[in-house]
Amino acid sequence: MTESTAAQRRQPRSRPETLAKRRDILDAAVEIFGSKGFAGGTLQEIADQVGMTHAGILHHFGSKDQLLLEVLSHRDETDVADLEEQHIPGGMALFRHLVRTAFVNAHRAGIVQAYVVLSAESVTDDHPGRVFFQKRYETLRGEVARAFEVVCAERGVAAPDTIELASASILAVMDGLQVQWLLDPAAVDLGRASEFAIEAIVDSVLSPSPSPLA
Amino acid sequence: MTESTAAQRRQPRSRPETLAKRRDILDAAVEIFGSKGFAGGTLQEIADQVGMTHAGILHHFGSKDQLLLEVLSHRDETDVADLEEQHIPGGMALFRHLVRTAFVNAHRAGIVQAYVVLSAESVTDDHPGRVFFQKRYETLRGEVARAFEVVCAERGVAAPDTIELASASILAVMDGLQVQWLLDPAAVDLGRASEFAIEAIVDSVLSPSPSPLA
DNA sequence: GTTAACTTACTATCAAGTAAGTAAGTAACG
DNA sequence: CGTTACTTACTTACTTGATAGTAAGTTAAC
Repeated sequence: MTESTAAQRRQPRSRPETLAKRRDILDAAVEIFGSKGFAGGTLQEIADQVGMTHAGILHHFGSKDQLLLEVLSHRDETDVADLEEQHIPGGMALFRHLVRTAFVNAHRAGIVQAYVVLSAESVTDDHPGRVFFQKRYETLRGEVARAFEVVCAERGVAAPDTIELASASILAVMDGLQVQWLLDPAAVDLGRASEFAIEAIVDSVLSPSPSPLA
Repeated sequence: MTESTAAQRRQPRSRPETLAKRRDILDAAVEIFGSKGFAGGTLQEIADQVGMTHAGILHHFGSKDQLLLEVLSHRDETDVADLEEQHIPGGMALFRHLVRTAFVNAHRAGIVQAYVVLSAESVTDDHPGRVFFQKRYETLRGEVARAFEVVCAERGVAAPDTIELASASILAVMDGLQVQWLLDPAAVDLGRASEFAIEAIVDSVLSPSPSPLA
């Protein structure tokens, strides 16, 4: 009946404000999930912050899980720390970029907290963010490893097999320092500590010393 | 009336089995909070695991928050990683101990996960475990810093001002590697990566090199 | 016989998700 | 150009289900 006509009917574009509204919701969700965790934060709280009901949010995102996933991928636009989509500095510039990021992050406690909380929470059973963080770390480790290879090639050093260990370690130390810094900002200098550790690890790859623990 | 007599009445000691039961509950709580988080885990699940109702658990611990706090302090008996109460190896032995711990932890995913999840969750607003983890990191950083000082003294090196940064970094890298390892055990060698990073950081304190990033 | 160690049963609360309705926008068509 | 046809962007109201905590009762140890 109307079927055939309906099929070829125009697709009435979503309103332009809708995109802005979605961004607002995502921003609010980062804040709430960051400050309360995913399990602890509620749609109601997010809705309150954007002046809506929680049903309105479900209208946009379908479910709380889906909202989280979109929050995580949305971050690229917000989080300076991310390398994946940006033009990636190669070689030694990447390590400098990571250090700079740590210094910048020291002024962005909200976003840092969101990532700390959500990444750790993602290791729990059936967490909707788990796959996201698995891929994220895999990608980031790959980027760092490639930077190491480039640097080794530049210096004519044979790329040692410590590169994988070092790549994971650099990301790890940045994350771990964030936890300590969030718990007690006065006790840990996020920027300087990250700088120190990254330098130590890079140095250890480029000019391995005999183990001091032996 | 009976008040005065009751006051001096024997305090009918808790049954010997009670202690064992409490331990069972704490063990189950570690597992549940570890696998679901504190906000995500429920008293019901914990109760199921020890063959009780959730009210029985509240009888022993009073509240969910209190249970968490007891879980966290109970850990000393279970978690090999902890240094606070054990006789602490000093100087270089401490770093060796940390490395050994990392290798051991690679076979204790359950407990590792509990600490990763709970420590990160503790940075959220009004989390009952926050103070615990603040103190814990403060103590651990102190232990590591003291080990650095001892080692520096042994070698006749002036203790550099990088010790604080290094102490936080060593704990950070261990924690951060745990997250990556839990997300993808095949991709990260928890023991070897921890060893590598700790050696790099210790080495960097003992014999500082000019910054490779400069 | 008192108290610890529970259970059962209940309460209060709060969560995500659904259903149905409404107002306003947008396109198609005559 | 304006009516019609339909969609988006919500709201209100509800359902369903779970959760921490409480109160009162029961059993058995000491």
